[in-house]
Amino acid sequence: MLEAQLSEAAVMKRVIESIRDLVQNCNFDCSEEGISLQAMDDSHIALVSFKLYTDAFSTYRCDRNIPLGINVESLMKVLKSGNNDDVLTLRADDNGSNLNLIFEDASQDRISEYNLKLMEIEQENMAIPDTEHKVTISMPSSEFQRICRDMSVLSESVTIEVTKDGVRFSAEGDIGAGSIHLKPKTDLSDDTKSVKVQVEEPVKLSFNLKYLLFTCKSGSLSNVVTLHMSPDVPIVIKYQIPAGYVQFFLAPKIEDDEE
Amino acid sequence: MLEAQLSEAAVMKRVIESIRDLVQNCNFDCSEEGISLQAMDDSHIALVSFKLYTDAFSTYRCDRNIPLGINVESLMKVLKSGNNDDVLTLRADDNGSNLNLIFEDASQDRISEYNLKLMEIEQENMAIPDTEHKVTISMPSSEFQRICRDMSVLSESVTIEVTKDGVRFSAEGDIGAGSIHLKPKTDLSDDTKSVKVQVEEPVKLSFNLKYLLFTCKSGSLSNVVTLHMSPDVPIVIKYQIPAGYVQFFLAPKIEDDEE
DNA sequence: ATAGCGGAGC
DNA sequence: GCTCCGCTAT
Repeated sequence: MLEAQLSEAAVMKRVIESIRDLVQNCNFDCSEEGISLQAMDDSHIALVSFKLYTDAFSTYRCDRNIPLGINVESLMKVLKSGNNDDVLTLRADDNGSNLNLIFEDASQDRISEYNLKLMEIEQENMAIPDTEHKVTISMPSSEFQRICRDMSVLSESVTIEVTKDGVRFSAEGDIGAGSIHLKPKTDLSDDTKSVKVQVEEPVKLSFNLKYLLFTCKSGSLSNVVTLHMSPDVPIVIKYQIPAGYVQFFLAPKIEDDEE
Repeated sequence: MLEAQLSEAAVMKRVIESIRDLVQNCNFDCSEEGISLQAMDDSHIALVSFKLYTDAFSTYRCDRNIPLGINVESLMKVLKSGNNDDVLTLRADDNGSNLNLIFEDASQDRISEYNLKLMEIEQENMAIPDTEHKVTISMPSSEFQRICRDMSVLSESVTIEVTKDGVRFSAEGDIGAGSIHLKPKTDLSDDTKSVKVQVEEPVKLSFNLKYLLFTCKSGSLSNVVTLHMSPDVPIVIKYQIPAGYVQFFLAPKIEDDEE
């Protein structure tokens, strides 16, 4: 039996918006710790994961682990019919064949209830490598999105090069080449606007911009994005939210050099 | 001879937008009372009707009854070329072979004149049953539209169930089921946001959502929509405008129960 | 800025 | 007839 209440339906809406481009069907793993998801996208380029700890909910109860096999598009459709500031209650019984979603507006004059059919989904077992990374960057998520968008005008991939001097994003294509260099900076009035760069060892990797842009949709979840990188391993792109996070692992392109 | 002037072309534009999905060719009946229309859609599921009383016009003159046989799509094309706040003058002589439309902007620096060819249309005689209905609901038209849209994600039809407790919209389909319960409420600061439910006897009927959504386009005409329902007869969906209205009659689906 | 609606192309 | 793209409205 799962019963979890979010005081703002918007949270779930944004989490699902964040993953819908990458995941079609996936188990939402409910446990006494909270609700989490891990999934590879179809092309196995990206791994998506999120976690909502119990504190993310205004009430939370889950007696035993239940995997909810969800079609993300269907869930999104249902979530769209709730208002952002509705209270959202999720309910599922132990057999996990249905997910019940109840939206209540503040005045309770309108109650919408949906029942989403669930499916059996083979649990892919994914070990997320808990690597120490060579570089860690944090920056405004809007700025990261803007950079990816700008680079995508030029090419399908972007090279991210991190040194103590900062981060360089560069792309090259038919119409020309571009690069954006970001220096570390601290914004004293609003730390979410800071650009922080920790470098143990310089790293230079290239990524597919389409996927990078998918991950940028999570910007609605947090003003800050954190990037972790090490040579030859997937980048970790993480958006922290109150009592939870959404993160992506995106494999680098093989050739490090320009192609 | 008809000569009728609307101080805002937007009124006619919205009325025609309201009916265009359902009516292709139809007589606009001009009389000394005003201009009205009644038409069944091709599939005979819906009946559309509007009335613009003489007071809806800044000037109005119509010596004798003239049916103007109009192709709604063509009229819409012409109306689109006028600005919303233009003054619109409609003219037709007694033989009713042409409709003259003149758009003048406030400054009169731009005058557009169109001449629409009319057609002979067999007058279908439709008696609109002037039933007393068992339930009457009024609610914000935007909310009604929103509910219909949300339900249309789930199914092609929606069941509307009215009791003293309020109105329940429900739909069921492949991805799951949903229901929205609306309690009567009075918004003291803005009565157009109120939900009013008068129930003489509970009513439960199902309707095709595609048609329901067509009728929702009239929301641009009025912030409030009124629904009248009785068992086994068409629902009446009515949008009141100053000195007129647009309304729809939509036959219920035969089976009342879930299928 | 986002979502719905309408029009155009395949 | 269906899908995609662009425009308009909220």
